[in-house]
Amino acid sequence: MNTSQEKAVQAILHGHSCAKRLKLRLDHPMANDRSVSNYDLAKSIVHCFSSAISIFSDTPKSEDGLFSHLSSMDSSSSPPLPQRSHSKKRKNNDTNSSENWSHDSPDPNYYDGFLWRKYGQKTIKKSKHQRSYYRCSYNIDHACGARKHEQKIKDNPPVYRTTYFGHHTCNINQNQDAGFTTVGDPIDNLENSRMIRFGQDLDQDTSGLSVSVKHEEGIIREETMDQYRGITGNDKDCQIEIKENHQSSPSGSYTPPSSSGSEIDMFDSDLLVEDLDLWDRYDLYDFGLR
DNA sequence: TGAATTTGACCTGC
DNA sequence: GCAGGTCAAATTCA
Repeated sequence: MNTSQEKAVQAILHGHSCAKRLKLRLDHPMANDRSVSNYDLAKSIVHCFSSAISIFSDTPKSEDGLFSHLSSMDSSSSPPLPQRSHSKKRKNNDTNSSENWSHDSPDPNYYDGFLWRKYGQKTIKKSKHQRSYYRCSYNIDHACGARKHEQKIKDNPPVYRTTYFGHHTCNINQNQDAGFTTVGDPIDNLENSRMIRFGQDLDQDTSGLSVSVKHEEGIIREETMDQYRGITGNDKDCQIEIKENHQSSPSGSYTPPSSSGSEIDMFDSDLLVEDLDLWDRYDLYDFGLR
């Protein structure tokens, strides 16, 4: 890897790989591959694209940061994030600590699934944009020490960097208004699988997807069949095509990108997502990652 | 009227 | 002493 653009391309390709894997998960909800949760895959997709945005915005992240959480994603032995003290004291190199996690988004109102209360705003000397300080809204009620900083780092296109500190101990389901529920801490998710629950009255689903999602997925698959029929006029070919796509990665097994191999090798050409409209539909799930 | 945000002051690390 | 992080009173909003 020599140039930042190549890094960006790698990030995009890896994001695409994760998106494909997520799609396979949705096509095969009963597959045995549960080494990585669907939420982690969705988060990886967002993170990869955020990394690419950062690079293209001339605000490169460290090479370690680009895929660091992806490499840890498959490891269930990662230690939990230590909780930050509530002291007013600034910790040495706090903002660069590996305990922190940052996310770049073109949307300043990026919804991460938690409720935050703004407690401060500062002009940062080396930046022309002010930095906003937030803490978890349940900071007092549940002694939750999670905090985040948000700062505009690029004007055109606008890019906002949100840096998270500490982790949530409130365990409050705050996503109900968004139509789904997350359990736990997004940051913890980098190391641990996470449950995603759509709707308020649904029981937990050990596959990580609820019945309603499966139902939607069925609709989408059916629509895909219809679209394919519209193009080929052949229902049988449609089924064969979809079946072949599934067989190309029968176990849904996932191979993280290696530094030595070509990223392009990771992709099965027949698995490329050609129907962008279909993926726009998947965006309806949102996952609370925007 | 209570909750959320703003903003100047204060505190601490470097 | 400076810069960044937090506090808390004042202000705004629903």
